[in-house]
Amino acid sequence: MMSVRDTILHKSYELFYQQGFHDSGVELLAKQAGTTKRTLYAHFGNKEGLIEAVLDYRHQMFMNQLADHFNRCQISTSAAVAQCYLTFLRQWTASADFYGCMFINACAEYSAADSVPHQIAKQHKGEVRRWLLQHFEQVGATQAQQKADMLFVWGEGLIVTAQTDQQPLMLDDALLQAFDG
Amino acid sequence: MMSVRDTILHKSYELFYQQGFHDSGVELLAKQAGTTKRTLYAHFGNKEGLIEAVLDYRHQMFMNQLADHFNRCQISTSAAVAQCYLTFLRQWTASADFYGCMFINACAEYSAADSVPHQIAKQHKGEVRRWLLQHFEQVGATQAQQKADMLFVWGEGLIVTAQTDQQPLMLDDALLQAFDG
DNA sequence: AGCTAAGTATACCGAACAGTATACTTAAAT
DNA sequence: ATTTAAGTATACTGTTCGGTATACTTAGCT
Repeated sequence: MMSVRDTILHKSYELFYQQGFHDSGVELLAKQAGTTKRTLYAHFGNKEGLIEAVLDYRHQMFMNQLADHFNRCQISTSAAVAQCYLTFLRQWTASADFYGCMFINACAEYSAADSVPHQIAKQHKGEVRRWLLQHFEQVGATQAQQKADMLFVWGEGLIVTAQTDQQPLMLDDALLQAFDG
Repeated sequence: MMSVRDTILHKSYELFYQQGFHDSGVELLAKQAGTTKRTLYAHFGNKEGLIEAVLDYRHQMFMNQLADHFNRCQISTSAAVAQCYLTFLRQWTASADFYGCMFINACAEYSAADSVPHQIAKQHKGEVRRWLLQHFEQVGATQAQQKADMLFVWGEGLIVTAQTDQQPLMLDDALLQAFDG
């Protein structure tokens, strides 16, 4: 059984992800979680605190899913690292409830670089990039940093393109050549 | 001298771009343009109409800037097409008043695929992609479609990464190899 | 001069917003 | 059995929102 706090967190995540942060009112957030504003404010202080908690929650979820996916892949070459990340992104971006990357969306709504959502988004992207770097290093790739950065930027492009165009791009093979060797 | 309508359009563009759509109130939009809500509504009907007009305005601006930049480049190979587009993006994303791509941001705030802002964004991205395709074809590139799509996705990644990370990535040379031949 | 069109200034409307206050319920802990 | 903590239900506050109404000004046209 989920705690009330976790229910609020999860349902708020869903609503924020689908409707954006500004467009999701606290009243609705509480109702979707089957509780009231009173309880929501008791747990998260204010809307900003809730947003912060939701972004942290999403970050944990994302990194766990990423780790699960990598555990299911046999990875011994740098091309396999790229391949694995791309299949992960493909599955995600092709799912029915895909509305882009929540952290990119957060940066769009909170453009000030020193705002909390923007900061958390930056941290998240940093961790993903570090994750890729570590896996390239683990297979003894040459120029691991450059490969990680390239794969990361390419992935960001895929995510955003999937969000705006809603049609999957079949370019992985063309890109994967860049990761041979 | 700018017409009142164009002033509203331009100032609204600036505000929407910096603060997002939901967070920019009509009262403030009018004030920034040095006019009143009455006049704003006379020209654009409602806020949605203004947003639509601003996105069209931004699209025109962007395509003009892109055309200007390409006119200043000597382009005879597919690598030169990629090079030219990347320098264009680099200049833009490195500018002080860069807050990501307005159309990507619009999709983040209006996730419903059938919403007007989302539709306009999709159209815009389609035109950019077509623009790249045409220029690859113009230099007689092999697999022009694939090259255009790759360059486009890469560009989207650069834009988003610049928005979230605020530090320029120097990966162009590594990518440009993919456009030789 | 007199009319029209466009813009200004300001007050207003109802709804929705973030956040708070009060009173009631429940279930576990001692 | 009583206390305490956590959650529910609902009403409320003050502000801001998108959008409208009224009255006034200005400039161009004939």
